[in-house]
Amino acid sequence: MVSEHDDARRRSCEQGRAESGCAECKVRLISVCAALTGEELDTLEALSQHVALDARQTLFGQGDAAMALFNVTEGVLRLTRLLPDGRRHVMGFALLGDFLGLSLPAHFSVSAEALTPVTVCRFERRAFTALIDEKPHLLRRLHERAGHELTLAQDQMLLLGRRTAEEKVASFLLALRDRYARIGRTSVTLELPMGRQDIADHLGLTIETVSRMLTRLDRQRIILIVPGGVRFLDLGRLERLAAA
Amino acid sequence: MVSEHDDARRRSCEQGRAESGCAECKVRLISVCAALTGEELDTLEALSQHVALDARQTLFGQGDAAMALFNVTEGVLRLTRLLPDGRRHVMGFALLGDFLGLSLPAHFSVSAEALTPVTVCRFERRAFTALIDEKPHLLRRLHERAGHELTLAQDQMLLLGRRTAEEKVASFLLALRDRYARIGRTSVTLELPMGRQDIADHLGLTIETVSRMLTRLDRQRIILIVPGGVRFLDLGRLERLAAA
DNA sequence: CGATCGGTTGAGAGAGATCAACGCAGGTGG
DNA sequence: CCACCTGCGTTGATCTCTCTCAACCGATCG
Repeated sequence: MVSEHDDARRRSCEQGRAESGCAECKVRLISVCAALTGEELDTLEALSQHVALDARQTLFGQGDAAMALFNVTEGVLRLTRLLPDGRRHVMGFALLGDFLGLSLPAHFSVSAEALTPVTVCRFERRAFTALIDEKPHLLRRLHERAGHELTLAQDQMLLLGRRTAEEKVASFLLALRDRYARIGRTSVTLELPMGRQDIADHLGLTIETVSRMLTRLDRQRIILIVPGGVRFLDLGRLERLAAA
Repeated sequence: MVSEHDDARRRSCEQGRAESGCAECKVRLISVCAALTGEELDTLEALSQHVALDARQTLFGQGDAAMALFNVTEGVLRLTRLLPDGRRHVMGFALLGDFLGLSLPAHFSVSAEALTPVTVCRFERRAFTALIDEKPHLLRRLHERAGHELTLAQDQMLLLGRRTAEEKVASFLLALRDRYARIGRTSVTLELPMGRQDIADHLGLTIETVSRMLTRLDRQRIILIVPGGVRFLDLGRLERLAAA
């Protein structure tokens, strides 16, 4: 299982020093790196590598030793967790600017698989933690982010525990829209790079229920299902359904 | 609503400098303070206050400005979140040694209510963050803790999304047992200071279902329901049911 | 062209919710 | 001291939302 992941990683990773530096990085201002000054960025840059993955490739697997940390600079990843008996839960999706390994864990608690072609900025763990020890600034930023993740996790718990299927799907669409907006991608059309099964496993539903709820929203002219995503027709009504 | 909380707080808090210092504090080694050396502890002690609450009193409310952070030194608190429409979710329970405000938030994302008589060690936010700026050590420790919280939150999401009522209740009992063990309170009898409704709101179930699952476990001689808690009769079978 | 994959739709079943009644302990006031 | 009330938990009957099982559709691909 893990060796399979290793394979995928080896095949996938066309590694190399970031050809265009951190200063011009498009996630510079929205990611943890924003905590750093010009010269600190140089230090960070020196220990970073760009890694590219094709869709369906695994960046790391649940339980793997966290030898490196990653900053997503392009594409979408799926973060999954497995139960011993095979049941799967999708903990979330990593977009542009998201940092994987925020809590500096010894081992990853989730698997990260590319849903689209992905590029990440890779930091060797040892070097990165060494940098952190020098720059409390950076740790502070990491901590802030972790706090935000914790809040999101709480939102998700509330959603999983106390909401109906319709509310779940509506909330999911709106939350994803929000996240895209936060990284400067506002649009009436929401791309859904993940499959229905992924959405289902994220919301604690079955694929059929997700499909039914989406078509119900479509029939009510609240959204329009389009190839690869949905278009928002009536955000007001959608928000009311989400009961956020 | 909030002013009500304020009232409760004012009535409840018999505040005062910790009469026995941090060095003798019983949560010293299991809490975030363990990151600090002797003299650093003195600094921390200087800015700490002991606060006592009766059962049913509110320490802080969801949305309140986080003017202070707390370390639980005795008792159990319930951490709840409300939906606009009144539905409630219990995010968790804070036991001895737990730190409230780990992520140094501007506002609390949950309400904290005492389920038993509680004492907490209170830190003024400004003073505490100032200390953090001086001692990266402490921030590191806080961050580790936050990472652990994040992992627990993920476990809980998996539980809420993908487990049956029976698995949820079994997992809950075992998880609480684990937490008590971690703070040095191992016993075949598990105290449940929270009500059935609290358990239900924590697991995304109704009070009736929780009650039914507990009596089912009781009838199967896996646990024994006793006043104020349960006694474990067959941990092996309980673990199998939890399907951890 | 058949095969495969992802998604949709329908019929039926089941886990858990809802509605309702009841029991019991603790508190309160006559 | 007893009657009453209230809060909490349990139990039963019924309902319903979502799951399960199954068929089907369209796109893509060898």
